[in-house]
Amino acid sequence: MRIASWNINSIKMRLEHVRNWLRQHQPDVLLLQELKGLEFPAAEFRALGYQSAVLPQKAYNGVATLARHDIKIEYERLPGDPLDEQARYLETTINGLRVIGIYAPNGNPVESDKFSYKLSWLDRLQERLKLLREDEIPVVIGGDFNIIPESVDCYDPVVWKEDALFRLETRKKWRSILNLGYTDAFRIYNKQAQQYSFWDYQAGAWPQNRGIRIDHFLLSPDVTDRMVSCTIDTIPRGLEKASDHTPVIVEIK
DNA sequence: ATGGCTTTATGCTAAAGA
Repeated sequence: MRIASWNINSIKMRLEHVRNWLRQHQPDVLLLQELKGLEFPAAEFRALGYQSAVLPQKAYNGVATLARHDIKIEYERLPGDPLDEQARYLETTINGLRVIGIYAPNGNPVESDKFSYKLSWLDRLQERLKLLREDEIPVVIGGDFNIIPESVDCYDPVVWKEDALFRLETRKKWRSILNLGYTDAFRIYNKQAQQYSFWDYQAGAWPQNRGIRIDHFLLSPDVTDRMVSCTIDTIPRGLEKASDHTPVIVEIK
């Protein structure tokens, strides 16, 4: 089973990119983040053999799950705050696997309430993932975590030191989630530096490979044992009118 | 990056992203 995740920074602007990528890679599941609008081209994906579960929001955020198999929706919001209406969390069951797509808050600037929202959102995520571990549910959670886990995951740790994506508080939340028993799929085999999933549009970040690794897959222990590979496809970042993120793909047997 | 792109919107400038 091949599961991919891609922050596409507007589905409206990137529909052709996504369609071409689906045709080329034929994943069983594709998690999308930053739809950035209420409209979603479900019919176009249906024509390629994919069903859709969509959690849209006007202008910002928005996540969707595409799958060749039936999708059972479990949660359309991250539990723990009934007042949180941002479209960032979609928990489904697909082919016997709990598949969760997320778009975690950015959190900048750190002096603002956006950073406290990010930290409390990650607290709620940890609570949810803890429950799923206690129930021994096989979990694949993927998406834009907006977390740079380690220094090796960014081009210049000094530049990122005080950023919401790399602040110690943020990385502590990441560690706490891993300590529940989840594994960073990409780092099981690949320990290389300069392995990124995002490059800023500005200042020639892409041609200079000044990127950060913030799009991740976490696997519960049983699913970790079933993992075959986890790779980042950097090709789409070099296309015309590219998203600033590129797809991550995990293969599970 | 003290913001050099890109996108969305009770739109023609502001807000958000990371």
